[in-house]
Amino acid sequence: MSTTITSRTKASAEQATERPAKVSFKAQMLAAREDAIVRAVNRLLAEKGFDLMTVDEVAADVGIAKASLYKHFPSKEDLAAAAMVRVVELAQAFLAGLPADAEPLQQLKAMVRWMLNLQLAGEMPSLPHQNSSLRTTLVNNKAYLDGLVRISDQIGAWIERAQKAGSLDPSLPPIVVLYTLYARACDSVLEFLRASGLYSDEEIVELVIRTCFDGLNARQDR
Amino acid sequence: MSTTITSRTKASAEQATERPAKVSFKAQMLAAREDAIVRAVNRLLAEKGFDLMTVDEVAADVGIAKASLYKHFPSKEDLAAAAMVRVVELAQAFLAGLPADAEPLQQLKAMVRWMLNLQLAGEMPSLPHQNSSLRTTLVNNKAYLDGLVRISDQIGAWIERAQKAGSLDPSLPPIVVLYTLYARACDSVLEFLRASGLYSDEEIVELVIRTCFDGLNARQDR
DNA sequence: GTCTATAGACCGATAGAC
DNA sequence: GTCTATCGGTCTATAGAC
Repeated sequence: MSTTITSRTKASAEQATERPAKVSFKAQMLAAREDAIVRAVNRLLAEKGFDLMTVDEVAADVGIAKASLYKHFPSKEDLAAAAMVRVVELAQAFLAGLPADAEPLQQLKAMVRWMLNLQLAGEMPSLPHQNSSLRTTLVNNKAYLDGLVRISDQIGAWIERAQKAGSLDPSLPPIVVLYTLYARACDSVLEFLRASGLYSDEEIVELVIRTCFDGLNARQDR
Repeated sequence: MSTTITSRTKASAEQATERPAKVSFKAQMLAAREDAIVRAVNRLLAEKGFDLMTVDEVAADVGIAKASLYKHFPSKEDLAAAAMVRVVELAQAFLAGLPADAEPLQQLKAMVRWMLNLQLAGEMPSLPHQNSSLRTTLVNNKAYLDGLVRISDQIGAWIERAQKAGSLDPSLPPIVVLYTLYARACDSVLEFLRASGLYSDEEIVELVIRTCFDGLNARQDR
């Protein structure tokens, strides 16, 4: 009891300078731990997928108690959703950092290259497409949906500009192009090629970009 | 004892006509049930994936007791492996049925079309790439590996012929082409496009084939 | 009587939740 | 640290075909 009062008094005495710094510090600590959790979840999701990732693992990886995890996130699904929100935010930041005056086709290739590198770095979370509880959690996550819409709008604009500029096939529906690009985020050809041991990561990325945009057919216009 | 002798005598008497028919019938029943099991596993693997598929579900789907399942297959992993063997055999049968004198590029497109249709029909099993016990079970399955090698040899021969004929980009390593085609078997763009509700299954297949072989870029040679 | 398949209880381990 | 649910896998007793 007495120690509580003492410390509170001390805090009051330093209120003018340290109190705001203290709550900020406290919030920083909270945010830092939350960030550490989300990073661990992100890595584990990329490494073993949602089903094989256990909450105990996450807690052990972060170095906190499992109970502390549930103070931040109410369920395993919300953990995964937080990781997805982070990825979407990273993607937004990457897109915003691209030179605005570049060719739209180059913007698109840069975006795909970023996704492929993320996957090769083991930081692309892989979620099962069929888990319904996870789906509802994601659909109800406004931050995730909003970010996804913003990204899609940006990429969609580039696609239409590239088609008008004649660098992307204009007869392909933009939504097909968009989904084809998105699908590169979980393209299994990356792990196939890496498992073959024949190519470096950089070569793999360039090969996939090439097959994605140029296709497999021989081209007379090259 | 006496009844045993009696029945054996009776069986011996009918050996010429009924004994072979009897064991054949019994074997047929066994094979038919095994086939029903593998089909159910195949469908469930495609529908929910390995992790979310439960053995009880399989038994219920087939309409037999779980214990009877374990009379046929010693583990859940072996169930999945049996489904993969079936798919590989189906693929071999499909490849063997293709006209041998067709253009190699058309053979390849037919193969991809077959994989895409299998996926859209909900009959392409999806296994987690990370489950180690499943991997070892598959690697130790001779029927699976042999079938996969035979398929790869066949497709690889077509790829090289198509490259020599100038219908496939000869500067792409054949293994890259092979893996790019294989990866279409679990291309998430199919479910994306289907979820959009904008296209029929036939249109989706043709769109994916087109983006796969022609790429996204505009082409001057069309 | 013997063999086989079935139904369903049951066990141990594990994971999510609190 | 505990509770509960689930799942892979096993076991036993019963029924029926031959």
